[in-house]
Amino acid sequence: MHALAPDLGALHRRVLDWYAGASRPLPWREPGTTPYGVLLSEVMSQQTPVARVAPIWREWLERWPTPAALAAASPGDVVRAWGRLGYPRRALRLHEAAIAMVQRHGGEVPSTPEELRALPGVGDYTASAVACFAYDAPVPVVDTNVRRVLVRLLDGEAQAAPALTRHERDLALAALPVADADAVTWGVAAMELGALVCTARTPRCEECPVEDLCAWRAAGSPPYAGPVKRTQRWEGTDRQARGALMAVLREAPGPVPAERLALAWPQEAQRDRCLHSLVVDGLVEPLDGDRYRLPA
DNA sequence: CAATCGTGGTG
DNA sequence: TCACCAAGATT
Repeated sequence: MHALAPDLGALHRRVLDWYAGASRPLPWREPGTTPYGVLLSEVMSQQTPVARVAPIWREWLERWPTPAALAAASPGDVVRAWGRLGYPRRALRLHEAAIAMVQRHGGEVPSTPEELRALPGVGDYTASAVACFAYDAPVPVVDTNVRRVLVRLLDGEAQAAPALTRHERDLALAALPVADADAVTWGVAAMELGALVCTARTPRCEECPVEDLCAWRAAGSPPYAGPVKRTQRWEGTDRQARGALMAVLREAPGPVPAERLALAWPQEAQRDRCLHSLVVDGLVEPLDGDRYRLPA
């Protein structure tokens, strides 16, 4: 697994102590946050920086304070409230998850990783994060930050693999503190260390509470040697086109004529293809008279 | 497994 | 400036 057997106890203690003093005051970390609030924050934070999430998270909780309230909203209102967080299918899935929670869980957010994992838009990471953060389950929480931290600290690698590997999963399980109370905080603490100190580019090793225990530092901070992940291009892609179309539909109070969408994305073939895929996704509703709107 | 799916900030 | 990146999930 790893060549050295570091003093995990010391590592845990120092990272947990560091977290106690250095963690950001994110709104969903405030006492009194419901499991539903935690779930919202996790889904919104999938691939979106937390700084942009915070204001939308507050608005959503105020407007739809419970799964039942969210379930009763129209998908279009939900997508519009999602605003510019990106990947709007997440908003739709959150809405579907709310309906599922009403139907299957009495309007409550389920507490086990298995039940959570069965909700739309909830994968392995989000399921364990909600179980851990909202219900104090001592389970490994493995996001991109944690993977990077563990791989540097224990493997001496500069970066994690392009996608979660079996090895990294094993590493996370092996690195979980034995005491439940520590294990529950370990997830956020390791995530926070990755977000603030052990960052992807230009890590702040001078500020790291476990620099002297880090295998990557001990090896002289060697550069990443593994496979490089493809950088996705953006200009002219369907994603850009869909984004442009969705922006128009979000900002319009009602149905939008096709000519208006043509202004937002002039290339006809691509526009039609993207409009179709948005309809298939349930993000757009076609109407009579060649008009479109967010789903009612 | 690899491609797809938004958006905006930043080194 | 612009490639890279940010609490992933789904197919």
